[in-house]
Amino acid sequence: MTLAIFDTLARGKRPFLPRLPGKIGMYVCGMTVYDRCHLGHGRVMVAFDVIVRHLRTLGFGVQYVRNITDVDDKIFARALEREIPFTALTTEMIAAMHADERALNCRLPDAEPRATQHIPQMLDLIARLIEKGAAYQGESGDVYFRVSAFPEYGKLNNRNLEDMVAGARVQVAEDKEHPADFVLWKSAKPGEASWDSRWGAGRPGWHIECSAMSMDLLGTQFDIHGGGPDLKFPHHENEIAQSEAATGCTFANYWMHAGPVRVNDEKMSKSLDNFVTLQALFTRHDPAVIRFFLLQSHYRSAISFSEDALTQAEAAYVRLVQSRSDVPVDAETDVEAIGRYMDAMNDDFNTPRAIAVLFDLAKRTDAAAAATLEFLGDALGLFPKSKAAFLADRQALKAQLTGLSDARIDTLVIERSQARAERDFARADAIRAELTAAGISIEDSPTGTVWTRD
RNA sequence: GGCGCGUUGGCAGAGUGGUUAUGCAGCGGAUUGCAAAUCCGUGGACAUCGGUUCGAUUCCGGUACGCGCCUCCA
Repeated sequence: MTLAIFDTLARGKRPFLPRLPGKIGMYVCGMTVYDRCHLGHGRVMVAFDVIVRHLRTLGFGVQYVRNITDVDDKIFARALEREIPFTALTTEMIAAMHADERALNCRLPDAEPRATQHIPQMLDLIARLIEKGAAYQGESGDVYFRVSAFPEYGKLNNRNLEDMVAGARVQVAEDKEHPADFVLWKSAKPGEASWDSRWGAGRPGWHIECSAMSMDLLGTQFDIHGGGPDLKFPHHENEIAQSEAATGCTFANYWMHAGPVRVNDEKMSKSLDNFVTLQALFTRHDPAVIRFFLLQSHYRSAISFSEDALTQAEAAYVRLVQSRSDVPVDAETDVEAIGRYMDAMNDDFNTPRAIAVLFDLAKRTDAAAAATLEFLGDALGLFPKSKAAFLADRQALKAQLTGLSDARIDTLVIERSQARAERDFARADAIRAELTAAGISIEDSPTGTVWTRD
């Protein structure tokens, strides 16, 4: 079976054909770095990480580019609020983002172009658009893209300009020719960072950076363009418009969008202020659990976030890890299982089906299954640590969340062992109940009693 | 108002025109002083109403409910 990818523009799955044999150029819209990443950002990171991993497993050479938006109103506002230079803020947030990403076991992109470092490319692109009559400077000094110059405007979102105007939620700037025209270059405001240009000092609009940087790094046409669900409109629609208006050729061949993370049936988002940062999540759950939780759903479907859902995912993940071998396995992998895994992943990166294969392997006890489980778990990036390391880390994490100290638990466990030796089972069970109430499980084995935090 | 999406067993979540997804939880058994873990076994589902079909959860249409985008947001 060959790879099929759901293309937002085609509104369906299409067989994947790279522009050049064996090579893939892929661009994903990244973060605006003014705050910590939340679970929604994590989902996009993990989704595209798995996608890139699988493309590489298939043998493609992938050039994975993800931008960093480091000029933006929200960045300026936050920097002002914290009374630090905006570059200090962005430096801090980029470091935090990378830390979150490494924790989630995502490989960093091959390139992370920053808006502030590609101003000349953006200005070039704007100049080309003006030459072609697809952009103009308004009275305010802002330069706008002329939506009417691109007849296909709306094709990604299946919309037309008339409907959008009827929607009447488009903010109207006085000097726009059409309400849907969008800013390419904003004239400078006093006190804010700006760059010189032939249209006056200013800074780039949001959309232009992605067109300029993707074309700069991947060429005027490339294979895959991805991003979060809320980028479909207007961001990606505008990218298509300005890119294709400038070059006259198709911009990206496949458009991929991750689904939203929901909280109480609403999208997790900054504006609704219902987000959970990855950082906060990591204090309660191993990042591998978060990754597993995310991958349990298909990348395009909505995920409902709740502590309960996470707890359930954790139980499943722990069981999967528990079934791993303690020692490296040296055995042939199972061709049939790998075949099923590949079929699942080739069908638009169906990770839930792929994970089902892992559980089928976890059930088996033969060496081939063990070897295959390791192989496929790694392919999905689900096993960043050894079994022992994961279980130990998990205990350490839980230790911070329970009230009883290790020493106190040890004392109780020893007391219970003595009671058992004296066949005082009532006393033994009372201690067990006390520990259970505190979230501690104890297991009696031939070699002694061990306790773990649930 | 415009453009889309979803509705699967207690929960999470795939998939299929007629045959077990998978996981968590539950139940029964083995095991255990009792447990835990493990192993074995097991019940349970396709929102609703019509249509197409020999047969539909799976295709088509209507209805209900939920969600997303149309404004910054991954």
